[in-house]
Amino acid sequence: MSGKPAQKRVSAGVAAVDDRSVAARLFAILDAFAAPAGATSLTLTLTAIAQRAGLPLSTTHRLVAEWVGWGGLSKHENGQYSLGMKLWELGVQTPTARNLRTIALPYLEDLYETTREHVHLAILDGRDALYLEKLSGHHAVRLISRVGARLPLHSTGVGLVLLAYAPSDVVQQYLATSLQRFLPRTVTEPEAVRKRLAEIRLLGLARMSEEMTAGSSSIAAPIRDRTGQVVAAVSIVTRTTDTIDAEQERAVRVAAQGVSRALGYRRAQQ
Amino acid sequence: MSGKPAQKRVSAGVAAVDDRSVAARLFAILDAFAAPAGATSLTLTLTAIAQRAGLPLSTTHRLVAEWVGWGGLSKHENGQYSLGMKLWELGVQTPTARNLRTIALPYLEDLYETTREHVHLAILDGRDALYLEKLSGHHAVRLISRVGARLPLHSTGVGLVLLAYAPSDVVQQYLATSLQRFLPRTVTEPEAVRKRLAEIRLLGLARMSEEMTAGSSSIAAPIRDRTGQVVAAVSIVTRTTDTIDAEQERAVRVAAQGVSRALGYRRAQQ
DNA sequence: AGACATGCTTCCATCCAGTGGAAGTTCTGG
DNA sequence: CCAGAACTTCCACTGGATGGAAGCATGTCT
Repeated sequence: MSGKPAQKRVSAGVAAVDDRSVAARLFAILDAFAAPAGATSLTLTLTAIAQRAGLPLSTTHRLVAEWVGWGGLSKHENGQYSLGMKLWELGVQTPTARNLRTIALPYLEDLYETTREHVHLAILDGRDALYLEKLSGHHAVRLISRVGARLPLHSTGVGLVLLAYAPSDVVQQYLATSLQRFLPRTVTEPEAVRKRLAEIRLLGLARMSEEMTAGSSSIAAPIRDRTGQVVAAVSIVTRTTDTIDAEQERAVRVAAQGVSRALGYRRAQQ
Repeated sequence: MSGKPAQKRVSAGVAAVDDRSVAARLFAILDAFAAPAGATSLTLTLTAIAQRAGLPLSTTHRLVAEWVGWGGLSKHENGQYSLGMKLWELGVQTPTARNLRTIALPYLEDLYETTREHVHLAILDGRDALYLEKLSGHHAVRLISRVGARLPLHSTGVGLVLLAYAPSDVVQQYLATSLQRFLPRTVTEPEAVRKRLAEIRLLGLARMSEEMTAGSSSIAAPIRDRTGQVVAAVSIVTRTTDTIDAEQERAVRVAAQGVSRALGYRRAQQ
């Protein structure tokens, strides 16, 4: 998630001592496996883990053995390591992910059936849109999104929706840093983004076109919980066309409302 | 996954000392969150974690703080803890789960659309069927299965298929222990199970009826990889009827074959 | 309100578990 | 067959982890 801040404390200007607790070292080892971008999941050799985690080989060896013993990592025949099934098992039990997914999935399936397009479900996590679920058919457009991916808020449909309904200090902070331009049409100018957010709030829907991936557009809508707060966003990603497809927009709205209702939301107005 | 083997070493017959390494203690804390059965995901207080992990409160406090700092656990307003988003993020990157799921999902969706029944995808892990994916509509039968669940091999459709194609020593070991009877129709007698496994291998399909959950039946088929080995199983779970639905069986077969082909399997015979 | 109980957080002297350099072992490939 | 890289094991040293105890913060009973 970050560079390599291998915390070293230089004592008396001679040797550099590693400050990290045992726990931090164990975590650093897992972090070594965090897939960088839209990349395929990693398998690493012991040495590679040691380098990425900034740990001596022997220490790595011992700690990796602990992970393997527990099931957090698994060792393959060829001597490479990868994330283990135990992590998956615990991971899917994470309440936010599990509850939202379980409730939303039937509606996402409906949306997929009626539109035959990529369907995304994402939440706001830190400064990113975190993709909880993704459904796609056999022949859909190639996308960088995948379950577990983190994508920017200003260049994705779900991201903009999440930002539109986020607390103002989050918006403030997000727009304070310079936003990356992925394609010519990516909107990166803070004031322009703010204007868009207002439109999205007004319309209850976001339309994006050619801002992250060439040739694809998206339509996204907010999901609210019992308290009316926006907790997630659904979207479909389609091949770009010049016309606005009212039918698709309706389908996305229906899906978002369905999930919201299932979460206990009873619309106040609108 | 197990009881509570809080490894204590009694030295000189006086105090009991905890043998576990720091890593083992950290893992014990996460294991405290492993959902017991088909239960809803847990949130625990510090004290509860300490008890379940068999650790002193102050130690638990410190180690839990480490987990929270990393994101493996998260602390709620009410002071309760639950599994954190980071675990989910890493968990979904686990190669087996990720690759299989990505490839299989479109076919599972097709299967769901044609049958409108619960669709399951499971792999063999240890002595259990581990459920990787589950699709269900709005009004499907209530089931205990869920993503990440572990269910017995002898009483579920996917389980029986996985067992049918498992190495003989796995079958041997599995049948060596006494099999739990969930309902009157659950087959628990080793020789009867063996006979069933042979039938499944012959037919390339398993039919189960009222053996795990009252009122529900299932049809399951094997998924093979490039090497021809069975690596997973798909199933649909339906309300029990007296007639064999050839259409449904065909749909399950088609789905299983579709995934197998996508995994690189080119059928040798059959 | 007061008192008791329960649960969480902080502190710190003790000591043993974790550390990592180095030596030994296995694997690779020229 | 040997060099070199990658992995595994060993073990003396030491500083980080430990956990009992005391201090806080809530909740709830009379």
